Order: sequence, then structure tokens, then C-alpha cells
Amino acid sequence: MTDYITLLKNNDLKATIQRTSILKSIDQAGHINIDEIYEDVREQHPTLSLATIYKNIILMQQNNIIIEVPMNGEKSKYELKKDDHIHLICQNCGKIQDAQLSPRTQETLIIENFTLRNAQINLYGYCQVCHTN
Amino acid sequence: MTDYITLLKNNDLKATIQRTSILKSIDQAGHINIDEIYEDVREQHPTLSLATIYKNIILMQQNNIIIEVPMNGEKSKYELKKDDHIHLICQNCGKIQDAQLSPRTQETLIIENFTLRNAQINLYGYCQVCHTN
DNA sequence: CTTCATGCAAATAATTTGCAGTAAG
DNA sequence: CTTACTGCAAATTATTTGCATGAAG
Repeated sequence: MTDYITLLKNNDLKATIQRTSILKSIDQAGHINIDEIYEDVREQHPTLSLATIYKNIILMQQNNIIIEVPMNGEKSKYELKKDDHIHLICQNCGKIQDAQLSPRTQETLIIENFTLRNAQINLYGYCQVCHTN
Repeated sequence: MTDYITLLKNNDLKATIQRTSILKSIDQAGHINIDEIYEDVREQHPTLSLATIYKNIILMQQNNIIIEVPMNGEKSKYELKKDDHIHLICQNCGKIQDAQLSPRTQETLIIENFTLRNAQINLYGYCQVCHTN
């Protein structure tokens, strides 16, 4: 269980209810977009505004607490910053699973004349449940 | 040189000036967003409207003529449909280069319990020019 | 000719901003 | 206490829609 308050303070951000709620929502969902966060946090904090979510999503990205996952044909989702990993996105049910970025894959991504800093890998296909149905 | 008219007709789309202009703009740029397409095509066709671009981008995506490339923190870009490839995105100058998706990389992406249909790989880092400066 | 595409203007959705009041440290 | 954060309303930007006119086949 991540300690959201510490996470914020380590980045010199005040630990407000709004911020910990947003982080909790992202953490629990795994991958979630702005509107879904809004719906989610409103259950506990009905006055929490969309503007606050927008402002904080930007701020937390800048502080590298959360990461944007841009999606094909829909709004970006956000996830807590974790070790490098790849996304398995089910084209049927929409579920996103995280998977390891294997050392073998990493090796194959070393490319001439390009200094790699960060690999963003999204695999689209069918998850086990949708595949077998 | 791709023949835009044939490309459109093969998909039962009328080959209008607007559509061929949009395709030409995308083709020449390699990767380009809606606003940039608009600026670009207006040079030759000042009456071509943004609404037409939006409508056609959607249509051409549905017909698999063009592909959306969602970007971190900015509007999606579009490219002509090509064989699978990966993107090398320079975090300094923003340039996007295409690179081969090597057979070795492909092999390493075979993952248990997931039926892969399409791999979207964006590598962020520094291109040769920006790296050496 | 017939059908479908375009361009415009209006509608809607998404995101950002400014600022007075409020809470964190 | 002081500074930074929030919520609201307004502003801005992005995208979609309806419809009369025009062009493609």
C-alpha cells in the first residue's frame, strides 16, 4: 500500500484530501482517465472539482508521481509511476494489464543513432477472458 | 509516391480534392496533427474547413488508410497506414522517425495468455542531431 | 441524375484561467 | 501566520453536428 501523503511530501506538495483521494483513485484503478477519477472521488468528496483534478494531474505529472498513458481514440489514462513495464490492452473489454518489460526485449530496442531514455510499449489484442469467449 | 486517388477509391470513398490534399499533407509530413494538416492544406485550398478535416480523419481511420499515433501531452498525430514499425521520438526537437520492428523484438513480445494483434511501440530519447549537441 | 461530401455556423465537450476564500504546515 | 490549494464561474480551445449547396461518379 503506497503512502500517498509521503509520496506528496517527498515532492514538496501539500498533502491535501483532494490529492490523496486522486492518488488513491488512480492506484486502485490501475489505469484511469480524468472523468473516471472525477466520478470516483466525488463519492467521498462531492465538492471536489474537475478543475482541481486537471490542475493536480498536471502537477503530479511534472513531479513524476503519475504517468500519462495516451490511448488510441480515447482520452489519456493515468497510472502511478512504477518501474518500466508494458501495457496489454484488450480490444474487446478494454482492460489494461501491466506486464514486465523483459531484458530480452530491452536488448532488442537498442538502436543505432538513437539514445533511448524511455520505452512506451502498448500491445493491443485480446486478454484471456475475451479470447476464450 | 502513393496514389491517393486509388487509395481512396479502393475503399469506396469519393476522391475529392480535400481528401487527396489531406493525404498528401500526412504523407509528406510523415506524422502530423490536425492543426498542422489544416495550416498545410490551406495554402493550396484556403476554403478547406477544419470540420472537413475532422470528418475525414475519422473516416480514413475507419477505413484503415491512416493510423492515429497518440502522443504524450499533446494532440494525436496521424500517419499513412504502413507495415508495422516503431517510432523514435526525440524529446528535444520532437522529430519522429520510423524504424523497423525487428523479428527479434517481435519474438520477445509473445506473451502468455494474451493474443497479440498489434504492437504500438514509441521510444522516447534523443536523435542523433540532438544527442551530439 | 443521384448520392455523397463540403463548408458554414451553431452546439457541445474538454481544458484552462483568475480570483476570493480556505486549509496545510 | 504564511503560503499554497481549492472551488467556482468565466474564458478558451477542441471537436461534433445539422443542413443547404456543390461536386463526383
